[in-house]
Amino acid sequence: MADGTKRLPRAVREQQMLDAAVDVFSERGFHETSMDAIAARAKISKPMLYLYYGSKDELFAACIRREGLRFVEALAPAGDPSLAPREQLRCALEGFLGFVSAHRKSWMVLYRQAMGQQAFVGSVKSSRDRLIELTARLLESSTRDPDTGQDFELIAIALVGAGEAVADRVAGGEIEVATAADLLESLAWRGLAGKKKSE
Amino acid sequence: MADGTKRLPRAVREQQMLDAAVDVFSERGFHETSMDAIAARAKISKPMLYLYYGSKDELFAACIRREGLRFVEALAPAGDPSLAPREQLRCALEGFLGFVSAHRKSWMVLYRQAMGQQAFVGSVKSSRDRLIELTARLLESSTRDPDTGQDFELIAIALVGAGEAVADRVAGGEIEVATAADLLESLAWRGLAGKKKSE
DNA sequence: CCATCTTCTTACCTTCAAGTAAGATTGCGG
DNA sequence: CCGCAATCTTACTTGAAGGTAAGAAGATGG
Repeated sequence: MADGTKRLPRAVREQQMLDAAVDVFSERGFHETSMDAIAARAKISKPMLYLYYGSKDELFAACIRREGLRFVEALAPAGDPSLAPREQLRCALEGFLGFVSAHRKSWMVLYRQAMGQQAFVGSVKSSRDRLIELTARLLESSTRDPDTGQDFELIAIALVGAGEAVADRVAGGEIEVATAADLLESLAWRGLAGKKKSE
Repeated sequence: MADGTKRLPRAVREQQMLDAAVDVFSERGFHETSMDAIAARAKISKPMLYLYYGSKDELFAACIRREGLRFVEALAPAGDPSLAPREQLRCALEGFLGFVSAHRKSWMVLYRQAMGQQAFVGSVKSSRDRLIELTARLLESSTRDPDTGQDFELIAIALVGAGEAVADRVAGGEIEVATAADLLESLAWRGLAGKKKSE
């Protein structure tokens, strides 16, 4: 090791490796990132990466797992069933955007990089589908009038898409979390106000 | 040439090559696509690709240029200045979604694949920024009350994000063009109805 | 102090795809 | 018919990056 750093127990090194991997993946993308580059960033030698993670794909998958876990942890508060739907949404929005703001790299790797990888795009999409489903239910449960055949699924798709776009700007530091949350919140409630069909 | 096809003038071959390239890029992504694969698809040999386009990056760029041109052509009708803002939006939405529906591959390559490529993400983003700017102006010009300090830029970001998400579903054949256009249209006008600040 | 387990490295192999050198084939103007 | 320019191919070089073999060196327990 060129560095002065001493030998470290496996668990610790593994986290360092993931830190480095997330770093480089988020900066340069999956394909443009070589294992050598990650090893260099983590200040270790390449065979260590293979010893602990087996392959580049598995290393990337491990990144996704760790960051994904942190992500859902940030959303946990919104699951509180004692909250009204409207508060749940607000809570989820703040958790989501807060996380993205605090962990730009995680967001980049989890969503933007993973979406570009044939092998991972499926799992990202299915996570997103779950999110859309949840959103649709939330919208449905908070509109009481037995109204004009709303297609909540469709609205949820648009809303989640809007959320992702706004999240990118939040991650880029162009928009504040609170501002973004306000916008998405009002857009969600606004989108519910009865849509005319095939006008 | 394994095929019975004869020698063809350069201009024609170039289009065949682009067709093949867009095909394969849209199916497998930029990095997973080899020049050999494109050559095979176009039923020519690899050196022809290099002779006419120089490099893989330039070939991809040529795809982006051609498809991008077709894309803006599809949007041209919306530019008619005799149309009211509301009609302009409707027209743009139908042009956009209609194009995506009719040219799934173009959409995939232009947006989703290009976004994953370090070298092209910049130009995609700047195109999108222009679109956002146009949308913001459109929204601004169609709300007459000198109202509560709307941030049209912000709303436009969310709306365009929603549009992209919906476009993906349209490209996937999950949603009809008309349905999608209705949704986005109503969402746009709905989003304008005065937003409270920082509640 | 010796055995041994874990951590860690240098130096290598292998594959795959980008890119190229050199020349064959075809058809057209004169 | 002949030269020549455009079209097109086979066969190659090269480099980068994923992955591995073999073993050095430091800790720990007996």
